[in-house]
Amino acid sequence: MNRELVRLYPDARCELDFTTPLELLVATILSAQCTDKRVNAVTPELFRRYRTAADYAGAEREELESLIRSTGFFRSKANSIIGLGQALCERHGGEVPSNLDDLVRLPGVGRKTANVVLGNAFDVPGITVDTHFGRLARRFGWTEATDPVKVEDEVAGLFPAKDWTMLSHRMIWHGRRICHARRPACGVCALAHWCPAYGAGPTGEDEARTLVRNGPFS
DNA sequence: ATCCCGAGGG
DNA sequence: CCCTCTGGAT
Repeated sequence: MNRELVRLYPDARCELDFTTPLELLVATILSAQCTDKRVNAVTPELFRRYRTAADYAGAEREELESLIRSTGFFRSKANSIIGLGQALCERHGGEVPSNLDDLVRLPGVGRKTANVVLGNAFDVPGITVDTHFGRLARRFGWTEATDPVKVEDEVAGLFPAKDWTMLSHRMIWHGRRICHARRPACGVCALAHWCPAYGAGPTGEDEARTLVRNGPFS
């Protein structure tokens, strides 16, 4: 199955623009409920003004908010980013830590964000279970769990660690483009012939029930 | 109107 | 577990 996804999306990758772990961390925080394209529209100016963790720690709130405003949730994101800068300076000498435990303790950094940074800035294999990954993993029959950590653990047992990061990208691409939450485009899905959720009865999951109710096409 | 690659807080 | 934070695309 991974083979099918590789064939489908050979060049899947992180679509956020960044050059350093700190930039990726900030971009990923900004990407919540926001397209990567919009994040990439604000980060050039943002990264020009704020280059180090100390820069974020000492940021003037109003200015930071205005720079990131169009990514949505700008007040809470600005809060997170300032707190992030402070925490990085206080606990990690201004550097971005490269392990999950330290990353997750940072303000505004949940497990999903932490895994994105590990996989894309540090080449540490990580399964990024966001809303897409979880939904597709359940439709594919890889897990029945809804808890992202359980999904992560169960899927980790199915694939070698070297594949985790790219698998995450491909799952997320497919989820965004084809295997939507509400009306999955099964009619144009190259995986439909293989997919347990295609044309199958209820699987006990909301999205699958919606699929069955609406029919696999359109 | 409704949805979207989350995280924190009550 | 549910709520909130927010803007932009469709």
